[in-house]
Amino acid sequence: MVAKRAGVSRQTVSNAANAPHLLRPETLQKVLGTIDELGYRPSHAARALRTRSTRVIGCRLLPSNYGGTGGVLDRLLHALCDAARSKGYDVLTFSVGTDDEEIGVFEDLLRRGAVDGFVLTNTHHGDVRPNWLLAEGARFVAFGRPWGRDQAAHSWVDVDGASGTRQAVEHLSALGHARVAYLGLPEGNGVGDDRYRGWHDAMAALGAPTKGLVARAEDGIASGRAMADQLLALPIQPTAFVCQSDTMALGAIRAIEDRGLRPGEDISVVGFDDSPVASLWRPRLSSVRQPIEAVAQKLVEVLLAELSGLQRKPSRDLLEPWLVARESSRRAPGRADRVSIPDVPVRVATAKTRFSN
Amino acid sequence: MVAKRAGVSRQTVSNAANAPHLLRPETLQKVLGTIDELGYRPSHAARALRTRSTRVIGCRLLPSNYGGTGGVLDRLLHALCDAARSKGYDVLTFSVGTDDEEIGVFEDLLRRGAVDGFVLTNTHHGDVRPNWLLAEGARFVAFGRPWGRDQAAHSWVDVDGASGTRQAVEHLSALGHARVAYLGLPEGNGVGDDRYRGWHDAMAALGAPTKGLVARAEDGIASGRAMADQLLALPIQPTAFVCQSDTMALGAIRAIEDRGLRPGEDISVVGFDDSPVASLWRPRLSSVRQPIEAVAQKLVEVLLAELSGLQRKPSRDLLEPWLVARESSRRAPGRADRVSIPDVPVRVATAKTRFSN
DNA sequence: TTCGCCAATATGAACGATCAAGTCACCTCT
DNA sequence: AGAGGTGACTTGATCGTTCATATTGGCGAA
Repeated sequence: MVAKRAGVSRQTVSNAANAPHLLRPETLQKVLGTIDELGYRPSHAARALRTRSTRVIGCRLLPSNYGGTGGVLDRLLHALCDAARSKGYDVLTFSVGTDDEEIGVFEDLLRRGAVDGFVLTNTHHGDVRPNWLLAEGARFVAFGRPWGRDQAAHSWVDVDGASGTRQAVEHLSALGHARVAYLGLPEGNGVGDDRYRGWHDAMAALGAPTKGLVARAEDGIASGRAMADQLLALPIQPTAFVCQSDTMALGAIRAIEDRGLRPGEDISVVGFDDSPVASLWRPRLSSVRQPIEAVAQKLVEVLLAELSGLQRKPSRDLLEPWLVARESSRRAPGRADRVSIPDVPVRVATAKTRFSN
Repeated sequence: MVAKRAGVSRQTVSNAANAPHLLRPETLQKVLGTIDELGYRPSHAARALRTRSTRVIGCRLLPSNYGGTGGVLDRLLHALCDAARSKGYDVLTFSVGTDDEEIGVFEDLLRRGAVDGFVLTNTHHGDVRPNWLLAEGARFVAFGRPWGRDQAAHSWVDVDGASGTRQAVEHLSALGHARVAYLGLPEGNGVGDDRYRGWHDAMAALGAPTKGLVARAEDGIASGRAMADQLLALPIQPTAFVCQSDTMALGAIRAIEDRGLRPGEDISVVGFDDSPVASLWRPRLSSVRQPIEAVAQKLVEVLLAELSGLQRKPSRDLLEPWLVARESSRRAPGRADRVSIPDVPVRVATAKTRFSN
């Protein structure tokens, strides 16, 4: 340890970095001086060996366009790296095909002591990963609620999807739309059910009909197109679509065009996740945007709390998404005079709602 | 070290893992048996401390839609993680805004001994990072040639962009297109000039005119649209566009539509990078796809060779991209009878060309 | 028999940090 | 004056490996 050239002991140098209050101000100055004079940084390996903590967080890398999430997880990874580094942590990534393989990597990384904890993404019904991690006593936070299980079993951070679709309905309603249809995933998917619920409750709250205005099927442009086409074939067409993904929304736009109608002008469409295509498509797609940067910060914050051991109970955080309004959602044609609901301003700031703790 | 319960010494266990040939087959069996009976994995930290090698590779995370690369770097990161893990390495990511910040992170990670080497992405003219790394004696490989400097200064792996645009021209020519225009970045960008050269040389080789068929400006849909519009205003319109990015290609499609023409049918368009939108757009966009998985494998291979110290000279590898033909590029209208060039089959396999070493 | 050599395994030291306990001077209280 | 406490450091041990070097036993050749 070269920094001992400051004329003090190893431990004093160590303290200068980790517990400055133990040093006399003048010694502290002297030590800190020689530290950055020599460009010294404590060895990651040695510190990890001694303290049994690596200051590294593991995170699975999911395919970019995974499940129609449209780059949400990419943004998350970026934000996660930033948030982690600002707290002195690094992020180690790995790419696996299945949850079981992911558990294999968890085991490897934990046994070798290569990471302190994990950020879990893409939680879903029947997810085996939380069970495994809990059984191993590993530290982790999930991005996504523990769908279909005890919400208090472990810490998680999630975005309120129901609020997102609710905002979309309110936005459309304010634009004079009464028949707002919903395109989503089939029942049984946590995220899908959540978003569906938001649409349904918002419609009910407005006293608007919901019956016959729902189509649910797998994600994808083709799927969205087929679902929208089916609803557009109804005697009384919907005047707007709220979709659970941007891909479905793009499909809806196609279906609208197929019938010679103008998306945005004749029939409005709102997507979800604000993927890169949303602002590239014509008409530019209105979409619900998740506060990913805030999610990442929260994830790191919660994980560090878990790692510190001070955290007793698992924490739960639900963050608010917001609507980005573009040309695909506009005033309902011929309805300008029949608006009965006062305009609801579209929220543009990142509002947070905090649960528990 | 619990595995000593096999009744042998630490070192023997160590050898079982690192130098099995030193052990008598029966001892090896016994040791390996207890190793996985106890689920033992060598401590990352201790090994790193002793051997001064962490088996971790650092890699900067670039924004998903960085510079119109349309997800290429995301694919690279995935492939990199896979390739690294298959060799017993892990990937540590960080997200920074500028090259200088990146150097800051390099310094931090190297000084702390948190990584063995780096993969450099997005190399460009006047890039200061290679200089810094070389001066520090750090190990690294670049994805991208050292534009505008000595190509032998350090190891790199790149994709032959000129070959990509050449393939695009040959493809269009085979479809009967004679006036194939080019939309690209302004002169001075390495990648841009490379792709331009491919178009230019291929056109020249076919004896086709190039003059007045070029527009070069910044990347983006709007930019591509404006450039294409300008060329479409010529007395004799081009019948096809080869673009240096998918975003520019989408712009070209817009410009074609603006004039009431049908992209793909009246005028063909080929993009570059095969970004996710390419197959989502209507018409689906033909695009040149980079062999990113092969690039990642090569990067890891080369970096490990550098790390092993056996590598004497920097290595240079140029890989071949291939064209993915879709509906945006079709037979030139009214030219079916005037095809003078024999059909060139579109390559669909990942061919590699190897330079040096 | 004796020596040397090799193969197989064991032992001590080191990597660079932190923890826990120790030293030492100085100060306060009785 | 002595006991006790406290602030500001220092010292020895330790984390779990691998390196370098030792030890051991067996075997072949002189």
